[in-house]
Amino acid sequence: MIKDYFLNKIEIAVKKAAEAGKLGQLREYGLNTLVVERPKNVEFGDYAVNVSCLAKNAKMAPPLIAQSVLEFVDKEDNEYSAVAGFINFKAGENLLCNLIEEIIKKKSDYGKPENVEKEKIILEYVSANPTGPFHIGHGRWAAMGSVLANLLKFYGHEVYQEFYINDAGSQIQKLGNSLAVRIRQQLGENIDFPADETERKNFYPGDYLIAVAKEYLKTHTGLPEDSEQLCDFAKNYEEKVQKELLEKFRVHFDNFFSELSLHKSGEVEACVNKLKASGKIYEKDGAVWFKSSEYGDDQDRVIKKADGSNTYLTADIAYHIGKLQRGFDRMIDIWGADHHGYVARVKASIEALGFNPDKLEVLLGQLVNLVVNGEEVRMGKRKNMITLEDLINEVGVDATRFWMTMRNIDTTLDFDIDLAKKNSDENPVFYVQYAHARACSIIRNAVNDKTDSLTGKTIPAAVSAGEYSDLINNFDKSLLYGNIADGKKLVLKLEEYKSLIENSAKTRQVYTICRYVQELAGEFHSFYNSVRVINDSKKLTLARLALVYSVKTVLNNALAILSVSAPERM
RNA sequence: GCGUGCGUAGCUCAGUUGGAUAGAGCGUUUGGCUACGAACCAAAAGGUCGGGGGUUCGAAUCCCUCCGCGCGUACCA
Repeated sequence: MIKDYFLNKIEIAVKKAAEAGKLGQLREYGLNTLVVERPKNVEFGDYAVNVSCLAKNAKMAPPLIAQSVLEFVDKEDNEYSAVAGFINFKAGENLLCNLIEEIIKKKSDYGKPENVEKEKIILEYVSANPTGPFHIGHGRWAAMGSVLANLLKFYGHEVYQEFYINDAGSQIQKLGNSLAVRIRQQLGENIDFPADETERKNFYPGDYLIAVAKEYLKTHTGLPEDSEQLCDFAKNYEEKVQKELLEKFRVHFDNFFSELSLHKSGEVEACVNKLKASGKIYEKDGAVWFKSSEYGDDQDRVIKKADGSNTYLTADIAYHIGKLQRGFDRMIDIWGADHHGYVARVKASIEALGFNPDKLEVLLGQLVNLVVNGEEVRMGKRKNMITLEDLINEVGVDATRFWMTMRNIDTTLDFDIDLAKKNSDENPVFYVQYAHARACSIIRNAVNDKTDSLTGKTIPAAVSAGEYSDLINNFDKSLLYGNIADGKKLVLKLEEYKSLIENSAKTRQVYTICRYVQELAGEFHSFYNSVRVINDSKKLTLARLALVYSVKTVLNNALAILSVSAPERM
């Protein structure tokens, strides 16, 4: 990376200057004390290093340090300057040309870091109850999770995506009971869910079960003897609906893991026994408690209720231990912020059972507010809530994915439906896609003959198909020299992609990719408006086409990570 | 109450781990198409970084303390 190149040059210079006794009392330079930054004011340079942090040991004023260091820098064809306590750097042609060459040669692999410590990661997200359609919040986890998976894979990790189906427990009974009511309605009975608030909570009164009831009656004549049949039917139906929507939303899971299977296989019970054996268990009020407070949780937790059944936590412990036993180096879970209290207790259980709790990383996502006509619509309070499917149908997969991903996971997301629907400059998705389409269009125009609209004469293509193919397949960077100055800002933005991938993968922050793609599109539009790519000079045209092709490539790569389409025409 | 997240331009948000004059997009105002897509670009206006203390050469960023908002605080899942 250019940034590392620059830092390296400075570090060598600092060492030399110190050895030569030009840095006051400073004799040795410890690595990692200097940090490269992007100057806020572009006039200063492309990158800068602040040497103030050396001042203490050197007992010298920062501006003098900068001056001294500068004398020892091997500058090559780059430009350096010392201003106040800063050493500023402007990249020369060599670095820029190398970068374009790198993109064109690596293509879809551009930005993939080398020598990554590969981890085997299990990424768990969405993990909804199979009791109804996804709500909008699920959409955020689905989008962010799948982008994170794409990113971590591209970065070099092995990623296994899993959906934990909460198909055990009282909510399934509730689902079956609700379906029974809907079926009886279909059979003509005058019956409805209880009007009483607290009794109503034992049912799912949403309209969606009406369709399930109709489906059920296609193959059955009435209610079954065994109510469990209804539970299974409804559960399977909803699971199928959920899976279909995930496909449509470009979210792929390697596995759907059933909670029920943990109970049936005895793994949950085995887990309880292991905890008992560990001595971190006691009985109180007829229930079995786990001493999670000994591991940082704020209180102990029940793992077996007084009625003998297990809690949700118990299955979750078994599930996470199972993940570790399946051989994963790292578990990443995406949970809604409403589950944040769970982090401490699950980590506690992992530690109590002898595993390293740091192997579990929980990304807590703040919730989603829907904004309709400029007003927030609280989810869940309305009987006829807007589902994820409604939203996707309304604004499309691309826009939904982008909007769900574009904000920091720590902030509550306001999803403005009206804005996301607009095909205009208010919508960042279109801005980015337009940049890609524009790049494609320029390339098309460069290699295709045109007809003059006034005279009807054929205008020959600026570049032949052979020349273009040669450009992108046997790239010769010498053609860039002397022709790249106008696109410098754009090249630096393309270079930034490398650190973007690295930082985003390490911090798990995927929204940065959405931001980057907007910035790159912005630089490209600006470049486009300032110079003509196709012009009278063949060499200059080819050089600029190489730049356009690089932009198209990087946009494509980034949008692929977002699983947002990169259209050639719009 | 305790835990947790947030509070930055009219609105929606960045701010690369403490550094140069706090930045984008939208909105507003102004300018730019008989040339590669104007779904675009260029420029201007707009700020007590929630308030108050503290730490130091230097704070939106770290510490303390208030204020406001969301979420959680089950032997539900």
